Amino acid sequence: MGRPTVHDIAREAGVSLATVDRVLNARPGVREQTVTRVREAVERLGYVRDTYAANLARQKQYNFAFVLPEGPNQFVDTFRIALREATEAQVADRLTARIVAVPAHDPHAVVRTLDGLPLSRLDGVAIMAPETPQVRDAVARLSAAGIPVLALVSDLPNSARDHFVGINSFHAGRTAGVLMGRFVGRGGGRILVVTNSMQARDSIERRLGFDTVLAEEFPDLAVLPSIESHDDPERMARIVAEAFRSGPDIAGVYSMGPGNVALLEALRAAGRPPGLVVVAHELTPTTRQALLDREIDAVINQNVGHLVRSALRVLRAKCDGAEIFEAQERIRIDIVLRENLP
Amino acid sequence: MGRPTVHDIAREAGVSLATVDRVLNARPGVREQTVTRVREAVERLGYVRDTYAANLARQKQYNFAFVLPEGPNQFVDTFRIALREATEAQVADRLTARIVAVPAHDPHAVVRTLDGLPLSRLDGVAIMAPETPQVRDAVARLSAAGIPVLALVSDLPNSARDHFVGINSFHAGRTAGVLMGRFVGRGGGRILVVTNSMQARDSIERRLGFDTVLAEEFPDLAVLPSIESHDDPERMARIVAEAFRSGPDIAGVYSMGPGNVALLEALRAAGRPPGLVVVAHELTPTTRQALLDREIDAVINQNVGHLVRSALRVLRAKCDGAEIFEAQERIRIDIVLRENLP
DNA sequence: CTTTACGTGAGGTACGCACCTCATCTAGGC
DNA sequence: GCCTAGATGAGGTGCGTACCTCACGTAAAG
Repeated sequence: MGRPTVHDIAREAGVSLATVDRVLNARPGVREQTVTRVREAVERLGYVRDTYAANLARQKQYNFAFVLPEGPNQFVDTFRIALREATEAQVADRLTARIVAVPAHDPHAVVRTLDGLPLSRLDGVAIMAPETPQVRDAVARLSAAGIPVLALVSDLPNSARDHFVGINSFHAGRTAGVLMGRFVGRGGGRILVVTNSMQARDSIERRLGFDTVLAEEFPDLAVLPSIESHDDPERMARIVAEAFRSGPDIAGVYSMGPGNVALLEALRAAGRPPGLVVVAHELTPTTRQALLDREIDAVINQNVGHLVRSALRVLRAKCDGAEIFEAQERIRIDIVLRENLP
Repeated sequence: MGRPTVHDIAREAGVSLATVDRVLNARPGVREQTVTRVREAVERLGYVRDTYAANLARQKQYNFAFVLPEGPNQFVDTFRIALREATEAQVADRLTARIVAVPAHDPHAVVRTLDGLPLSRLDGVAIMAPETPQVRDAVARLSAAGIPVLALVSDLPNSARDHFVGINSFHAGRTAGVLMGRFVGRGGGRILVVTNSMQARDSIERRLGFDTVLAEEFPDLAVLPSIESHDDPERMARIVAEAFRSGPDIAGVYSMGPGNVALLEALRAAGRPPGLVVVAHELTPTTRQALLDREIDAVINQNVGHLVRSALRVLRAKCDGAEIFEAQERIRIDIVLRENLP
């Protein structure tokens, strides 16, 4: 005899199919005592709802929207590709995901986009954008409309988001710090920290984690103030060149944000000292090649495949009011070296 | 209008439902030309088989067996737990996985177990055991019976296994080597290598990768011959103590196999020199605690959750004759430090 | 010309569940 | 004891697919 079905539950509990259905789908009109009887029957027989049959009958379609930053960003690009792949693989599971590109640095544009989403044909939204008061309000409106909202990669801790999918930036910074410290080794020196912009919450938290570890465990390394490239390769080149001119004791470079193409160019131009340790974030075609060429020593990564699958699973669970297995949804902080490149 | 169904395909292609069904399920009795017409209609309408409906109608049950080593082994224990969790979560998807414990070091016992599997009620087997000629033959018999066979964690390269789920041991060894080299830093010294048994293919390959990297990039480190504990804590204690007595310049310990509890005990007993670098494999309760206590500096890990899910996905795909997305199934070599403990 | 094999159509059933309607039963308030 | 609301039963339909049977062609082989 195979798995128990609703019929078996009905027989076991001594009630009709309709009542079992009311209990299983939390519909009203059943006495507390009867509910208990059915629940016990479910327990006893080990009934598990057949998702195939349920989804078929329910005619459920999951329509999600992913709001992603537009513009040149290799990390976002790889994420977008992973998302497309994942959704193509899941058409069969009645899932669609629209990608909405938005100039993420323009809060008003983000808000316009969020407010312009077709609420009636939408079951969930994932947002990758910095948190601003305007964005916070727009998220609140979505949430009030009963649409699950997910913060992606960069958390929106003060917004009405239902969940955050991404890594803890502070710990990512700590991980970068410990690699930097141990790779540089004894001897000390100064550490250059570059990023796109220190406006981004991620950069601030990474920096904090990085500094904490170095202060605790590698006191003979001096971390320089963060320098911001603002997406400008020339600015990056100038800054890096200046830093190397200022003294011979630069032992490492920590790149907290995007813009590794520009950084690598700048390092080449400035004449990279031997033994310099470079730690960066996010595995992209550029950082991958740089690992192979030994221009970058370690990359702190969050696996885009995991991000995508976790985001889809969580959105789905939120739609179904189902539980979320936190353990499975925790995105790990990957350390990628030349030797364990995937 | 929603997704196209088989009915839409039939209308579009100008054939009956039965013919569409024959084409979609690769049943005989359809002219080449008609097949093409149907295929084109599928293309044109973008038809995708609804897995919910299909699985419901097919009444498919996936019954898998996992043959795992018995005996005290924290890695296998965590794997077992992960497998139970995963299968519990997938009862709804008509999947069951039996765990069969077997004394893995006894080839005859493994063979008896494999030959004793109930072929008629079995859709796939995953095996975690060393390859021997006897095992190879038993795998061949399973495969001949039309049952997909998976090698788990430790590959069976010369057997008729359909797939391998696990990490590349050579690269895992290289990764351990590069961490050891960089963490020890300038100054050199000797590296102690311990394992349970050098009979296991994994140990041999890890050692090979480890040695390669050290020879290439850290020539001032001398790697000692592998010492085998054979599951005996006292032997481990004796060996470690001897090694430390033999000279003061032991800079690191590389633990290639299980038995980290014994190793840590032995290190404590032998009086661990400050600055000693310890690299081990597999994240277990023991190694996790040791990372927190700074008794281990780095752990090379293969995520058991991934192993389990990948194994189930691959077995399923093999059953359905479906394609396997290699990219998703590649298990990564995780580097776990104190700072990025999951 | 008949036989045979094959291609195709028509139609049905089953899968397990969600969701709906309508009838019936029960208890409690008046 | 009657009325009403709420609890429950009985039964049906549809979801999209798999798989089955039977009948009816048509064309090639004999």
